[in-house]
Amino acid sequence: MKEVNQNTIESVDINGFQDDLLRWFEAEQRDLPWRKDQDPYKVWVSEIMLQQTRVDTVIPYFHRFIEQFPTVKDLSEADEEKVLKAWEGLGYYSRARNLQAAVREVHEKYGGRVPDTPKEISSLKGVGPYTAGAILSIAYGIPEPAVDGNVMRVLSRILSIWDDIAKPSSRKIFESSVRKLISHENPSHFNQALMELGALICTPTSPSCLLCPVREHCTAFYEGTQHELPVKTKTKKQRNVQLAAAVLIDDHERILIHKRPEKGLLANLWEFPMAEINIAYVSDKEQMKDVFSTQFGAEVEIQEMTGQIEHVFSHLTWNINVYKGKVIILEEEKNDLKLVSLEEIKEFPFPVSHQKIWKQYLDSRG
DNA sequence: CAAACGTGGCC
DNA sequence: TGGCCAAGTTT
Repeated sequence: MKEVNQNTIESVDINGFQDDLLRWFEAEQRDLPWRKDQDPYKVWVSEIMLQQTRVDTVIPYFHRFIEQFPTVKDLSEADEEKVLKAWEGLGYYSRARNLQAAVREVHEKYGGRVPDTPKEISSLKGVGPYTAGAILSIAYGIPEPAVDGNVMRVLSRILSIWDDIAKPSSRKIFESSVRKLISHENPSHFNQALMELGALICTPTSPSCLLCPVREHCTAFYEGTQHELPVKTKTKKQRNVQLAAAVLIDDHERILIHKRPEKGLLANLWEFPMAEINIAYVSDKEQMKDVFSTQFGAEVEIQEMTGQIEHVFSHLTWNINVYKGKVIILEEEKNDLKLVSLEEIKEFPFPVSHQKIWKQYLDSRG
């Protein structure tokens, strides 16, 4: 029998909990590239990259990004295209554009110094409540909560909090808990320790309670409910979209590419000309010729379908019929429509779905 | 608030 | 294989 919304924070030995957690973190923390110093800019970049993204995925991107854009000034002055290229494959590309917009604001409005107040830092694009707390605590040692999925999972177990962590309203319950528990001597290590514990010990499906440094403070371990927490409602299933894309080459071996709109899915990334199609019309080369001609103002010839690609996003699935063909006449190149050489194409940021298309095209040429 | 917003790894 | 998950934010 589960208690509902049983918050047992009053019974926690706060000092003992902090000591055990911090001692564990300081002995066991992973050696991660963004932990080499406390440069607020680097902490910021790492926190944005880590949003909804695994540590192992982020590490190589972080190294390359900091090498290419070492300071606020460097990122401020960079072309957006270069920033998106550095982000290529990481996903959630608005993170990159928001980061650069925010860094430009810091450069111009704060002389390049990342602000250290909740109000100022929270006003920056892409900096929500988690990231604000993470930067303030890790870079500046300010005792603000940094509540992410790890922290909600860990604290839901420690404190037996049965609120649904999928609901936005639940976050403030956990923030309130962190405000009571956080170490004022070392807010940086406290917040990082909670996340590190969630990543290494207090994992979603099979928590290693017998290795846990704070199990004696954990009400879920005491009651044996660690596998029932946290409560998280399931997501609904995504929809399917049928598309046709074409790799179109002119008589100078140049490839036609299109820049996606500045808002929405994969904003400002480049792609091979692509159109949504009615499932009933698939595989008709003449239909595809009309689709590409009207949509992109070019006279094209569709030669053959080279294959099909399925690409799964978090909220939808693309089913793409991939064609190859020729550009006969292009009305004009525009900012969002270019003919590029085999060498030039490497400089443009493409989403993974269209990297797959390119690979398939190269394979089809042998 | 619910939905949009990417990708890759895991079981 | 398909659903779930990973250091969330914006609209």
